[in-house]
Amino acid sequence: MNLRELAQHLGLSKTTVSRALNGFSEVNEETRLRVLEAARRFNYTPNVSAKRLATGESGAFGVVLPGASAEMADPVFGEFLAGLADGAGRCGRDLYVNATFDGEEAGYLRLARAKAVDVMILANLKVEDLRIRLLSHLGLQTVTCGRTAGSLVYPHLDIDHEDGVRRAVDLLAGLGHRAIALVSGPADLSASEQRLVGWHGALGRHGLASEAGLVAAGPATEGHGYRATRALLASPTPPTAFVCASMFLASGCCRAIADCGLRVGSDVSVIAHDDGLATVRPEAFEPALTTTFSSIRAAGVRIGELAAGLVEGADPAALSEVWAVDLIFRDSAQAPPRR
Amino acid sequence: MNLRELAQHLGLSKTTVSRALNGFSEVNEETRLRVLEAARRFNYTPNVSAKRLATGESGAFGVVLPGASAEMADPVFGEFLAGLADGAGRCGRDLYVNATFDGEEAGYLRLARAKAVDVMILANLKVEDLRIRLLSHLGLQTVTCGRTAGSLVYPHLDIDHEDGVRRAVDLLAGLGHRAIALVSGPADLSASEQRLVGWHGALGRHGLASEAGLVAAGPATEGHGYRATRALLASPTPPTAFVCASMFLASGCCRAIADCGLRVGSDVSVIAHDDGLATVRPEAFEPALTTTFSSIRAAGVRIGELAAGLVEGADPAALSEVWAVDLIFRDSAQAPPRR
DNA sequence: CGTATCTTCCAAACCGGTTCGAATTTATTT
DNA sequence: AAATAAATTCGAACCGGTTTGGAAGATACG
Repeated sequence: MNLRELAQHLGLSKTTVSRALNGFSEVNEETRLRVLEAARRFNYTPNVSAKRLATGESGAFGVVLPGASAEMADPVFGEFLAGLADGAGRCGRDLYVNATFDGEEAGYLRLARAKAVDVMILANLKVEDLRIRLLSHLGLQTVTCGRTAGSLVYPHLDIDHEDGVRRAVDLLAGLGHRAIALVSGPADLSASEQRLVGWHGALGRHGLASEAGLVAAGPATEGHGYRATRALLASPTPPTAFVCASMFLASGCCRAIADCGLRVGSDVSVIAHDDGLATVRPEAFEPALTTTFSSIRAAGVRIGELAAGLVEGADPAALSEVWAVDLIFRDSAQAPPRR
Repeated sequence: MNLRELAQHLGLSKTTVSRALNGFSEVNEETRLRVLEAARRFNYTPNVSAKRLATGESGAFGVVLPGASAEMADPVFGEFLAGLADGAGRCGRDLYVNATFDGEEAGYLRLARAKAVDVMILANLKVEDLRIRLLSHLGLQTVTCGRTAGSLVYPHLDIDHEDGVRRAVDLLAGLGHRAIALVSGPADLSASEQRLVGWHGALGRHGLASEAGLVAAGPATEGHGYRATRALLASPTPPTAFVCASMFLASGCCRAIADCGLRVGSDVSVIAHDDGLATVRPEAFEPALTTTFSSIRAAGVRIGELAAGLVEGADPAALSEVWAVDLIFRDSAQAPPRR
């Protein structure tokens, strides 16, 4: 059932039917009801391809996965995507996911030139993220999850990583810890840089050392968390507390602590950032993990809404948000043992 | 730059240019080269919306995420999706992801009626999966990740869960274990049912008991793995070996074993199914986990290719695959302690 | 009653591709 | 040399919507 057939059934023109369905004012209310009723009865849904061609809008938001890299292997990214799809769905849009095997850049070029999406979504921002420049050069509107320090303005949503780490360090320092390590994600990520800034600042304010030796950046995996923690604990003056950038890092961190014959909480404190994944809950740790919390899924939902706003002509400059994180106190953060 | 402009530049008709680009035989080779060269020079990429409208093909595969449920919260599903996007990309297709908040069924209806996708992809098949019927009723081609026991034929790719569990049990029984528990995912999943069948069969062949009390189905999370294992270990005759359906379940399982003052491997054996997620590696466990392995990402890639084949007219009946799993022996499976 | 203003509807053009049927040119056969 | 076949190319229709520019009829106003 297409528009022409529907119009014929009703004895109306395509124009009138189209307008009735899209809520234009110049159509008789009685006619409109008749049209809506018929559309429902015949299960009429406009062909998206035709609609897109006519309007120039694609009705979808784009996500490009770098083919080689295992970005989606990252469960946090997967969860973000779920939220994004959800948020987009609520605004009547869909997600257009492209995985390019000939380079991420090629993916953006293709989607832009083919006019396949209205807005591009970028996540996992790098400290120096070339993609932003590329997209603005291609004239493609963009919303990012995360933000860079540069002067470029673009719609984004980020969480306050810096403040999260700062508050975690404040808590640990208040408990009496003097050597607080940072087990972080990839160093080239903007979020990692922000954490580092928060860590440096907070330690400085407490008059504590913040040597580079206390920071271990690497992939956000259990394995890296384990190896980094083992290495840090093996130093002559091992840290008594660890701040981890993700639950997976924290998982490895706790395993390393146990392997060294120490107990999380009473011997070594751990605070992790929790993105709210269902598979790895802080309460499931023994002892339960103290966390900084912010739902990555909710962030995805919101970004979908922001992107929809952008399409509908909202002011891009007024479309950014930075979310505060919650510090949730549990048993893995305690005063360091006296000696 | 669109087709008409490109044709004008070349002094050719739209028809010829279109045909040259799409590899039709009835265009002079010299002309074709001229066209291809010009297309490259002007960065011409066909407008996808127009192409879709004209061909009736959408060039995309559909995935519907149940809005309320947290399916993508499942990292395994995320990884599958990454592979799927990859495989689709290699065949020149994209993924169209729809998250419906008014029910999963509505999502399928919408995508089908709007002709938004060429093939629908279904994952996490249920024992009785109504979606297959719905989609075949809607006339939408479908490829599934997983298969049901019923008589319906549809293109699918599945891994041999039954054989995986069977081989795991064989190994454990061979080592001398007499009480082998199964820590499984949601009971309504077809994969869980297959595992159960494999477990029952293998135990029976070894003359061992397979009471319902030795099976714990539930969400595939660390938490369920932990609770289930604790409960099983607390029984009067605790199992000496656990077969886990996922790495997350195994993670909780190992934690529970440690919490009971036992050691994985020497006291209690554990075998898990590994989908190949980068964040949770079996080597990272202490001791390293014995696993049945099959890359869910590779499965996603292949399903993308199968779906492309379906669009190109391959015989649906000949488009199914069941992959064998690898049994990878590591230290978590050992002979039970003598007593 | 003639004219201006609304309201309501429509025919036709357009979005940017694909494809059918026919026309033109070139090669082959008789 | 005429007839036939093959190789190229093109004009026009089509996919299914949206949108522009009127047109017809109803209502209001002077």
